Amino acid sequence: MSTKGESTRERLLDTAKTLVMDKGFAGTSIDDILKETGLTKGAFFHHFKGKADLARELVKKYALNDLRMFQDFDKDSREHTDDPLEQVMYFLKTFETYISNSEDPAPGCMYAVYTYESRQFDTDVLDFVSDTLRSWTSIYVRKFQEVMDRYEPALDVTPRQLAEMIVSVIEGGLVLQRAHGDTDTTRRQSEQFRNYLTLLFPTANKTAA
Amino acid sequence: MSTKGESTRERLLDTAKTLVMDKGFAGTSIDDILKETGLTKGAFFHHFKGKADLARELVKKYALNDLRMFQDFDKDSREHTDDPLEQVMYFLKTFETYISNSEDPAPGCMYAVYTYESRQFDTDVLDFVSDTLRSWTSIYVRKFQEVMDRYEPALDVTPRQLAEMIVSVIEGGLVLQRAHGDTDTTRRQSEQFRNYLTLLFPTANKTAA
DNA sequence: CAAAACATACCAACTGGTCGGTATGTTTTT
DNA sequence: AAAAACATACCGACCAGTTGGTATGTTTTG
Repeated sequence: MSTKGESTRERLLDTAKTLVMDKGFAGTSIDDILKETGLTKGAFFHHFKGKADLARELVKKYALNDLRMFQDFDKDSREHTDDPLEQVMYFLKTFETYISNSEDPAPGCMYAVYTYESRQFDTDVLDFVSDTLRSWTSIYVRKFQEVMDRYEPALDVTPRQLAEMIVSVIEGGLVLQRAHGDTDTTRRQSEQFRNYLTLLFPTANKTAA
Repeated sequence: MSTKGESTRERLLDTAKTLVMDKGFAGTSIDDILKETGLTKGAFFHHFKGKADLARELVKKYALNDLRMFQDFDKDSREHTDDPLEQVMYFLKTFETYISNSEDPAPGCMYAVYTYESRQFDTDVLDFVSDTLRSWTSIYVRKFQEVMDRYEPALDVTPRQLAEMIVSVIEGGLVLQRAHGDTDTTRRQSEQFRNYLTLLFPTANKTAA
């Protein structure tokens, strides 16, 4: 609500995000964040109960951002076409443009950071991460259900398997992209997944838009 | 060479590995490792120059293990069939059995830990991680080149793209598996990738073994 | 002025790392 | 073969700096 206070809170969270992405959560000290923002302990502990609270708020904000981005892409894809498969394709292409034009050379995923440092976080935070990833998957599941209601897959696959694979492929792409310091490994992975879909639903090519 | 000293060193590395996998590298203190092993500072600094040295030796050992496992699977697959595509399939199936029967419920990948804590490590260590991942990819590239020398892919893909996708899919599977605490997400991802290959090389079904 | 937003000073616990010491070999010399 | 010289493997006290966190201010804002 407040103008000044809210913006410093955001600054703290944003700085924390970039630092945590590069040094890990345990590897990022509160002092690191304060040095970077030019603020002091007073400011930090005014906005957060402690480091555990920061972890919670950090991943919450990240998830909210994530969801907003997803909904934007999803809305665009729905406006673009009525065909569910084409919507998925359009969605993925939009994502590919976004991720390869990312300001950050090694974007990475906050959820991955948390899961690979799992003993650093309270169970409720870890549950939140798991639930968020699961909800992402669920959205895709519904989408692929629509696709399979219309088109017969060339192989015996479930909507859940495909949904899980989107998330997994992107997650893996981000790891490799960071490891090699390049900018479009994730995009290429998404591209390959689209290839898989193309082969999986050959009948879709017959229908006209 | 020596029996006693070497085994303590291994114990330190093994304990470090499990701790780092759960708490991250920065989140794992030397004291943590010593508490777990029952050893003391003297033992640790006798075997390692410092924490940075531990990081180096840890990932080196991990990579060696990794390579050994890969070579075993690869040898098995070559003995099983002469067809390169069938070899890849056999290799993946072997990997799937291995990873889903893993003693560790949330195995994870050490390289991912390092890349998501990149600022904690010297550049030579990070380069080692990148190189190791790249060499894995290269092996698959050669394999897929063999496959494509024999079979025409249904879609325009390069061996490199497929090679990269194997690594990426597994890497992503491990992240999700850890996040949800289940035991066979990675296996399912590998399975999906095999589906992709099946669709990609339809002519392979014609040839008899 | 009162609450919110920040700064400063400080603390106890922990951090990676050093160092003198010791017990147990192994090698060399006599 | 016995003593001397050296190497390996490990212990545990200690250090300076950093950690997350607190207590008590001072400034800013509505």
